[in-house]
Amino acid sequence: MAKRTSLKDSTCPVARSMEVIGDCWTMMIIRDAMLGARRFGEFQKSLGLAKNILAVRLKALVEDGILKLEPAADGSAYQDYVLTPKGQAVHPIMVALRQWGEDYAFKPGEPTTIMVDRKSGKQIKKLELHAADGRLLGYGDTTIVPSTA
Amino acid sequence: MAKRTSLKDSTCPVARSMEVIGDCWTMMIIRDAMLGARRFGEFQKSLGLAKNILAVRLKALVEDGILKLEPAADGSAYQDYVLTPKGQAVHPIMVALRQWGEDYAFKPGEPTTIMVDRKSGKQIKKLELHAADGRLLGYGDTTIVPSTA
DNA sequence: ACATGTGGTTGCATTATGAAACCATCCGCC
DNA sequence: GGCGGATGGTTTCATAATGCAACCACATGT
Repeated sequence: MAKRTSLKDSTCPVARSMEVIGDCWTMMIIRDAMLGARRFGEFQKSLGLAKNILAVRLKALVEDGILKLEPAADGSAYQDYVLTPKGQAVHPIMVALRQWGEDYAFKPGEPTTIMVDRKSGKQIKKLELHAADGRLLGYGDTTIVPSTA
Repeated sequence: MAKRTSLKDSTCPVARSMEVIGDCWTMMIIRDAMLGARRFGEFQKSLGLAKNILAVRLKALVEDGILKLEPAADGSAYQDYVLTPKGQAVHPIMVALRQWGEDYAFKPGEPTTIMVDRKSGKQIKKLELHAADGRLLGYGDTTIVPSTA
């Protein structure tokens, strides 16, 4: 009985999210998909991970509705992995992870990459948390309650 | 040679973040810490995970500077695990994960929890991505470039 | 037709996870 | 200060996940 414990039935949305996308390779696959990767081989070359692991992850992502298979854009008989709306919705999480990493996981001057607005080419603003009425919220200004809906 | 591959030296901030906090239990620990948990036993009871796993995760979190140990607030000889600024900075990631989970991992009507503004008690606004000049950005409006700094 | 590229699956060694048992302090109480 | 339970772990051992390499089926290029 050393089965990995599942948080799929937790009532906490954070737990459920982590259950689905809280895996290093899974997130890296989504990241690459957002940057345009579509084919099995592209993911494998970019990530350098074992093919069996990639196969398992891709299958899970398709089952979870984050990626979907569609006929290859280049007209070949192969298939493309493309992000569904649910997969595209991971974007803010990716941004949050990226900004935290930029701030806390790199020494000053260390080479890295940044996210820019495609139109202006300028670095995007940091994510901010706002109340329903627009007030800026910081750490400690929020709390969790059971949903009453 | 089946050592779990490390992404610590990746130049991608997302990869580095995932390396540190991209673990289900790790994130759950941070979540509980944000909700006020401080003691080993509190985490264990709340999460229901094996004590050895918890011990390993807590040690890693302290080494990574996300939690720090300090004398217990209740005056006992035990120690409290409290979030450092680096740990508090995970808050936006937590919010992003939560909002994605709320939207995509729950059936309508299923019991869950929501994050509210402590002052008004109302649910917080969804995270939005903005350009440097304030324009609202959607998925596809951003791209990644090497940092030139 | 044949070699090569693509997209996997299978087998096996190594590593991480997890339940339960065990152990060292610490605390409250008498 | 001595005793029982709470606290905060460590150890042991079984099971599950990861990763490398080898293999395989089908598509494509020439």
